[in-house]
Amino acid sequence: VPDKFSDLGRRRDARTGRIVAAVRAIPEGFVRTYGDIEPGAPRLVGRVLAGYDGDPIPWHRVVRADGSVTQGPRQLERLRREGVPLRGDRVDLRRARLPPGLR
DNA sequence: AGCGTGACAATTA
DNA sequence: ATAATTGCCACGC
Repeated sequence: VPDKFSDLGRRRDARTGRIVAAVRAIPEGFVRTYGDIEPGAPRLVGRVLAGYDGDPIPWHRVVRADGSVTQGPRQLERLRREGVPLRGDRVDLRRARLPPGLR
């Protein structure tokens, strides 16, 4: 009988923890994509960030796989301020994207 | 259980 | 380069 420590529950928490940690680890001036952070469940990353209320993390360094951003001008401005290379309204992933495998 | 929705993505045309 | 399609995980009604 599954209780609150069921495999499913633990797995979800572990994933959430990984995601937050991964985002926090993105250095200034660089970005990672939703898919790079959690392959197979990119939407979960957005979900976690949307509902995250803990210590501040650099959420603006997470962008879509094509370099476009999800949070509009606010996010673009934050990225610009820390020197992330942009091409129009998108991040130049060839220069700013961290190696995908990195954990 | 079924369906819609969302800070996504790879494939195909 | 844009658009439609399909797949994905988790929620909420």
